Amino acid sequence: MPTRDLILQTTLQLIAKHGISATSVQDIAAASSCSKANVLYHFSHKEELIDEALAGTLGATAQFIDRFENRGLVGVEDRKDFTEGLVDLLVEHRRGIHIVITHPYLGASIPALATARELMARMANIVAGSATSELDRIRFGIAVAGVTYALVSTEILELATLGSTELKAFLTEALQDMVLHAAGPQLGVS
Amino acid sequence: MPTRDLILQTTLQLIAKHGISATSVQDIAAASSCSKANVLYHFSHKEELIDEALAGTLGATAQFIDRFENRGLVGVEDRKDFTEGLVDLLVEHRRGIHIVITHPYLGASIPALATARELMARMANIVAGSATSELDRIRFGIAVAGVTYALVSTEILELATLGSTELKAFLTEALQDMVLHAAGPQLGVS
DNA sequence: TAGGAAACTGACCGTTTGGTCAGGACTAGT
DNA sequence: ACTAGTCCTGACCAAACGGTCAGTTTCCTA
Repeated sequence: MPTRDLILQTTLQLIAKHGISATSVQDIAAASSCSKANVLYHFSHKEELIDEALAGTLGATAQFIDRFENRGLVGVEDRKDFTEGLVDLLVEHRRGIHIVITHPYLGASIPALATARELMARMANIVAGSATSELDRIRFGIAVAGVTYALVSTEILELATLGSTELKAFLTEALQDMVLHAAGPQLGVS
Repeated sequence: MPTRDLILQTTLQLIAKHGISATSVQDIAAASSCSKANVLYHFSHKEELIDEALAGTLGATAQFIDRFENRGLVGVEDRKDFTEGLVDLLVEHRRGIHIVITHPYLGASIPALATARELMARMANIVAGSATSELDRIRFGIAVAGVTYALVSTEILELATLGSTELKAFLTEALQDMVLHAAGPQLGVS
């Protein structure tokens, strides 16, 4: 693997574990088996490094949101697609998602985190706009936040006993139950 | 307010916002309108300061867990008590809970976070032990994690439009729906 | 009102931080 | 063999970090 890619991957891993400010450029260099100066040769600043490390996650998230922003979540099918896609996204990009979620306040210095915050707002709008009552909104939000956090914490706390595909299937099912339940009886789920 | 208490409160607030390693003793001192040396007069080390700042949250959490550890969550009443108590706990101690949740890896240097991790494991056991299937466990876990994260993120992201009591009522209702739903039809909820 | 404890501060220390820089290796084209 | 460009490093820098310490202020009590 090219050094540059190795550094990016290492960055994602370390920062997901310890947080941004607890992870020094020196730490990343050591874990990548190269010098600190080399890290700062490939990425001129720490912020830029983090920015690029999160680019994949943000791109995939934006793409996911785009798919539902105009379409909305009006029917059962939409919601099924949404939950399935969301779990896919979370499983695929759990490290990046975790970083974004646990650093809501660094948007000023790290552009990727500012972008992430906008994305989260758009996602919240999709979720909120589809619910019929305040309680439904909250229920829907809890389900989405819950699956996000549950997945992320099993990753971080190494609690996962299930394989990735198994976990994905379980999460999708659980989330769909909740979301469809939250959608209320008019969507035809007991 | 005594300087000592002011420092503790300020610490909780700043660290909940920016994270532990992103918050310097100098930051805390400035926000408390005193000198850095004074902070380190009252609390000999940064770790000790954080430890004491989290003491209240940990105590309340331990008390909550004790109540349900032997008793379990066997019936509808138990689960209602549990969700109600949990929401109370989360609303009361959201800052502390948020700190604990977002710093899973600092247990080695900060005893309070090691304790917190044990508490989380015990809580997970209570939740897991009460479910009848793997899917139920996950559903239950998502609901608990979801309400935790939802509450915490509205605090941190300042998204809360509802008052504290209103929010608490909504969360309790939503969580109970999910948890009772997760408990399966044998507990008598549609 | 004298005195001792508690509260508090500025100056300082060693270490670590993100970042710079001059220069050494390695490769590829001529 | 020369050269140009990429990759990479050790040495270095100013700033910020957690923490120490000698000394001053504040406050309560005898």
